[in-house]
Amino acid sequence: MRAEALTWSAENCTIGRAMEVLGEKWTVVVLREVFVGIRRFDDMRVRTQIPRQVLTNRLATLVEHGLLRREPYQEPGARVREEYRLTQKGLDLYPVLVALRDWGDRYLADPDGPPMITTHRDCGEVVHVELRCEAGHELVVREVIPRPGPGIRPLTTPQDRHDHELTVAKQRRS
Amino acid sequence: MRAEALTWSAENCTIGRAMEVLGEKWTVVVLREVFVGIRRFDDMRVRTQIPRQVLTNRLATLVEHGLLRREPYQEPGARVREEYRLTQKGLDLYPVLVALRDWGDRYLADPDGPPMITTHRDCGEVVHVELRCEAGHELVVREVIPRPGPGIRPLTTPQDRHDHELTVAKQRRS
DNA sequence: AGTCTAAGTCTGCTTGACAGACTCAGCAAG
DNA sequence: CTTGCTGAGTCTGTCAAGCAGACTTAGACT
Repeated sequence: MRAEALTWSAENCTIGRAMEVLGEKWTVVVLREVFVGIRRFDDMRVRTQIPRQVLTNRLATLVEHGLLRREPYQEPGARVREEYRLTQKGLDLYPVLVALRDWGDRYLADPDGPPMITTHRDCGEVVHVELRCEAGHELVVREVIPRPGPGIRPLTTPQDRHDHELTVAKQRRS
Repeated sequence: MRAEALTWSAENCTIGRAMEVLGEKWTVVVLREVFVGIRRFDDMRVRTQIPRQVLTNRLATLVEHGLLRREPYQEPGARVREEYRLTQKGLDLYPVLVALRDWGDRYLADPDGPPMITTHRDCGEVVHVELRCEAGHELVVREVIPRPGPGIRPLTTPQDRHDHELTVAKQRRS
């Protein structure tokens, strides 16, 4: 495994790319808020204590990346304002949030338990994420093996190219 | 939904807590590396281009939070060094990584596809995460309803308490 | 004309990311 | 037995990001 993994590049890994979108502080917390139905700036700000400036930035980049969209709304007797709603791309992140919550509930919850649970609308049972293969087998980490996908690339980083030059120069000298 | 969500506190939400552990830049990328079998400082550094200082910090806090542990190893003809391995707590994050990869593969992959896929050891089929309730029904976001859990708390933030004081003072004046 | 409110900007301070140079421990070749 | 090599760091200085607190703005209402 070690030798193999060292031969391909991590630069086009989709986890890395996903984290470029989601990896800034507070981004996932903002999404959680929208998923529980909080759509307005001040509601989020009061509940999460995120600094205004940061919340402004996060909402803007989430809109920019197409996870949220701004939608006008009007409370009676107030002017038109914008609220934030999930796009399909945003909605499709739900399994990530549930996976995070499953893990958090197991390792980080208070003794009295988690503040929220999610249930199936139709049967009322608690909802989790599961690892499953396309043949329908449920499985655990140990049963998963990583394989190169169609987009695999050889490992060449700037560092590599630099090292390579050094090696070549050294061989030329000797 | 809106009115309801505004009455309880997000302060003990386990997603928020999980993001305190995972939400710093590069943390999840480091975990991905360990999951694909990269266990050593310089291997990670070369593959990911994370600055040394930052990588040192991330590894240290991951060890501190109990997701990784340091394990001594010795290459023949070299001194003893430490490598980083997943603990159970770390391994249990796998569904989060797979959920991120599923989403990233759908929305962020290059045209030639993702560089890695995961397959089931026993049947060879591709592995994904699924939302499922404990009765075994597979489901989508729209079929999930959030409910208060045992650890639910009323919404009282510093801001609230401040606002409350103001309101009380105002009523007293009038 | 003055007040209220949601959703911001603006300012200044502190923390974190980052690049590039330096360190350190032990093995090994000369 | 000094010199060099290697993996895994530490040190230093710069620049971006997070943050708190005050200010701004557009429209509705009194």
